[in-house]
Amino acid sequence: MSIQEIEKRWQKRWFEERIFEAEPGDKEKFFITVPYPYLNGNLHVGHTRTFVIGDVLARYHRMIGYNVLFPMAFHVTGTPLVGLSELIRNRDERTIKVYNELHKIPKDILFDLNTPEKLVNYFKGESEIALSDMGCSIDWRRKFTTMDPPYKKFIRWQFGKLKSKGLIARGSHPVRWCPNCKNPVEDHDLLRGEGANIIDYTLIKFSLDGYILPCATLRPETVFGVTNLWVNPGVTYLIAKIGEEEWVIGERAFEKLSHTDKHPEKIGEIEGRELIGRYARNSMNEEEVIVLPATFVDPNEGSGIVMSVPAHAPYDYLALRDLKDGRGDYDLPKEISDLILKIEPIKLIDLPRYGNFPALTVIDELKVKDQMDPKAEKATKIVYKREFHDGILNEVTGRYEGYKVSEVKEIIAKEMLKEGKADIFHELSEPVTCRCGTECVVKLVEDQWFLTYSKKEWKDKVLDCLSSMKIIPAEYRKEFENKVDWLKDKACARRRGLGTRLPWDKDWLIESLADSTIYMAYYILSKYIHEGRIKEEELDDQFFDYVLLGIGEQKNDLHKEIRDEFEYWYPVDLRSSGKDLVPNHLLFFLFHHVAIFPRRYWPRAIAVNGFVSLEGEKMSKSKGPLFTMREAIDEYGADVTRFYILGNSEHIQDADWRSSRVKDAKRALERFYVLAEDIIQRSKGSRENQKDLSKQDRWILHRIQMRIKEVREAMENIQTRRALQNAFYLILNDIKWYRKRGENPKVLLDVLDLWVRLLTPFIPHICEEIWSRMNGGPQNFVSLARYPEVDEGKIDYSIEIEEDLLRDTIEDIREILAVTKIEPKKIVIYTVPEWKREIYETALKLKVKGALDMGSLMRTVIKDHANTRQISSFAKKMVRKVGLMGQDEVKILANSPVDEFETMKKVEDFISEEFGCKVSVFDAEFSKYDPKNKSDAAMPLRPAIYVG
RNA sequence: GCGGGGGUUGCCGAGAUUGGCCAAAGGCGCAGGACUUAAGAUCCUGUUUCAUAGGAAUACGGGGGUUCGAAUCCCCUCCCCCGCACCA
Repeated sequence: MSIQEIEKRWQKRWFEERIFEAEPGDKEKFFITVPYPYLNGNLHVGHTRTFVIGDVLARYHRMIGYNVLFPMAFHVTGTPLVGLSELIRNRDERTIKVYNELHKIPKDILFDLNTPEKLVNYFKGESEIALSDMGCSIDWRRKFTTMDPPYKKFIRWQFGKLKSKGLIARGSHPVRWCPNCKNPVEDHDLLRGEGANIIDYTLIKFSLDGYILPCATLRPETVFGVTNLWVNPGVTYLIAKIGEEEWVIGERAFEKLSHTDKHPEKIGEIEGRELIGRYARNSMNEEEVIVLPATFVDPNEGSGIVMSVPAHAPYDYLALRDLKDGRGDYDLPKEISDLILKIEPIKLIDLPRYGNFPALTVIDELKVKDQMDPKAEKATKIVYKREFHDGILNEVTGRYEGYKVSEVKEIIAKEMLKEGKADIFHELSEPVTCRCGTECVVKLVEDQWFLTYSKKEWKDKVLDCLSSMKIIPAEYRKEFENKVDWLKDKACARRRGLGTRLPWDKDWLIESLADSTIYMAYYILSKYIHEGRIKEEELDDQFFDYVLLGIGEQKNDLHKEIRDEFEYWYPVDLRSSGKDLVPNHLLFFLFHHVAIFPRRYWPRAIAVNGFVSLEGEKMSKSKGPLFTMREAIDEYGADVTRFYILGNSEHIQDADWRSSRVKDAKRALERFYVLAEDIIQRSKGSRENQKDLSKQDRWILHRIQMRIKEVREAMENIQTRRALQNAFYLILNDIKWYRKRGENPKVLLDVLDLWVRLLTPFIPHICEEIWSRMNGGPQNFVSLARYPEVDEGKIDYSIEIEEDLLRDTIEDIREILAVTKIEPKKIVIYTVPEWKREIYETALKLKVKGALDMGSLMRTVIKDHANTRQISSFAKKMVRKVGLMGQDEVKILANSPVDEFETMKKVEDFISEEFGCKVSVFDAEFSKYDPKNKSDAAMPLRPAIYVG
């Protein structure tokens, strides 16, 4: 029978026996969820990681005695599915190729997936099958999609709640926008400019003869040092009516502003050169500054007009110097030229070690020639950075004197904004081109609905929640806290896509991340809906209020039952997720929980895991490479896939799917299966009585206890790799050694019994198969068996130390043989003499008490010995040796006395076999044969060795 | 730029919170051996260098420091990965 057939068989039995369908009960509950997948493709091995981690945790908790709820649903809201169905309908070549070749959808089926609904249906089916085939112990009665009508009612209720709590507000916000497509653009919609940010410039208004000359700047604080304005004399500027004001701006700036709430109206034109020589008023200090020509002014950037701060801006300094030097063909009247010569930079920022005018200092350092020199750009960056971090405003800035630039910059901008002296101008940090080829702009979306995540009270509540939560791995706690701090208000409504309409404004659809924040609660309701016990019509706000919040009166017994079930399962005990969801979904998950639910229903823990790459390459749903869950199962089997992914990496590290390694994993599991079968067969034929435990028997039982301890500890920390290392490889190695030393088939069967249960959460199918063979048929499921617990009675460190003594001695002999290249004819082993043993043990006991030193050791030891010299020399060594040991080790050694001679005497034959020669063991004190006086070298746990 | 995570012996990857059980777990690869007609699988052994007695030297991105002792602590430095939003 193939692996896949075995797996199928057990999946079928699990399903038929409904063993993963969770109902409230007396047992303590454990509610674990992982994010539902977004259905715009087939599940791949990347998803597998998150799901399988979830499943392993679900199975583990089930086996340690919890009543576990592990549900699953599907996310479909938003624009991607709509877009995808359109592309398929239009037979878009690339899309067809991607979905046929990467997602492995047969073309005849694919061509038919031409509506979002059909896509949802298809992927929903495929995903459920894939997850079941992966052995996930999901309660499928609770599945749903986010476009199911009852779910939409739940979402509407949630948003009603948020609104009534004042957490939703209306406002406007800037987005990257394609004027041609008339849509916000996302990174994957772009030809270039993926990394572009929206930068908020301060637009400072200078007034000139009734016009406003706005200057865009990132350095509003330098407004106090303005000596003049720059315009490009060769450019035609527009005059735009904005509100009551008339602005002079570049053509491109006009267009940019037209996408904002400024709604500019063109009322005229003016040539740049007409502005030259005229005076504009700086409203911050009421100074009049002259307008001058400069060629570096780019009419496409900012407003097309630049304020000049030569002391702190290299371009300005250079342009001014160029003018003074008479460079540039501007034809300026003499009186203006004379004025220019009189313009002196105004220093407003003190910057140590950068002289009077930092701009000049850096210009000289970099040897920038003039305003057209490319190095001017670099100089600008240097000055900006240095002044931002270390600059302090001086008396020129009036009441801002003494503040650091970094701390006062925002404040100045805000104040100017408030006083109407400035505006905000959004600009992209780099050029952005849409896929359609159009240059993108920043659009201010108006009348948008926002979730007001920036509210301090809301954030505080989240931080409060976070502080009582378990975050795994612990390093991520800081990341979460930072992200809470960083989160701003978030637009929560969209025009396009699948989704739920805002209850109070039907023009808007609820954004698809916002509809996926507290859906874990819905799993409890969805069972009743799925079973047809409750109808969609019943799902009104009163219903949700009652079952989810306990508000109002119960309408009937069923509602009470649902409420009880909710109270039983909630809160979520663990949400396990990929690390990509930390700054969005997981954050919103917390925000919405604290907003909607009382404290006792706040989530208890979040675990974060890394991704899966493919042969070292990042996977991509849309570009490849991609390896689907289906393919993994068909090619390697579910257990192999699980085993590989869980064992490949820990926590937030990324796992790498390498087919050669996966094949190794497959071999390892086959080995396990064969070994288990062998153990079962042998135990049947064995007449050995299991009561007489040999040393080796006790050793393997002891070792298993150690492994159980490790595995349980690892699982508590969600360290699947560590758990598997112990539960699989290390136990395997122990068993190998045990068999080599002489096995008791009955004991081995007991070990197997523990071993199989230990591995069940990870590789459930193969374990069920072995389990059923051990128990003479499938009467019970190992999936429901008790997870092994540490049996303190079987822990015996002495045995372990004895076995290590043997192993270490063998190793030493090997080393000697390797160095001397002797073909051994005989090996003699001299175990430590009593008197050394005594000193050693005394040293251990003293160390436990924390009183180990030469004096105390000698005092304790010396009284009944004659040869003080020999004793003190050895005692000195022991003080050193034991002194360096850790407290844990010392305690174990002190409490686990070992009779070395007895121990070694018993393994004479074993060692003899190992080296193919005669082996004798003597007590060093009473050795009858010692040709090279080796016995003197015998030390505690390190016998002397003679090889001849 | 800001924030987070990393750089370990051929590769993957433990170890780092609590400095010494660390030449550094485990796996893979490679080499030798056993088994076998052979191959594969399996099992055993080895896998930095030097060493005719279980030892020593050199090693954990680079440099410096603390310490009797550092992969682990501190400082400086180089390099890599991820996120920075209205998108799932």
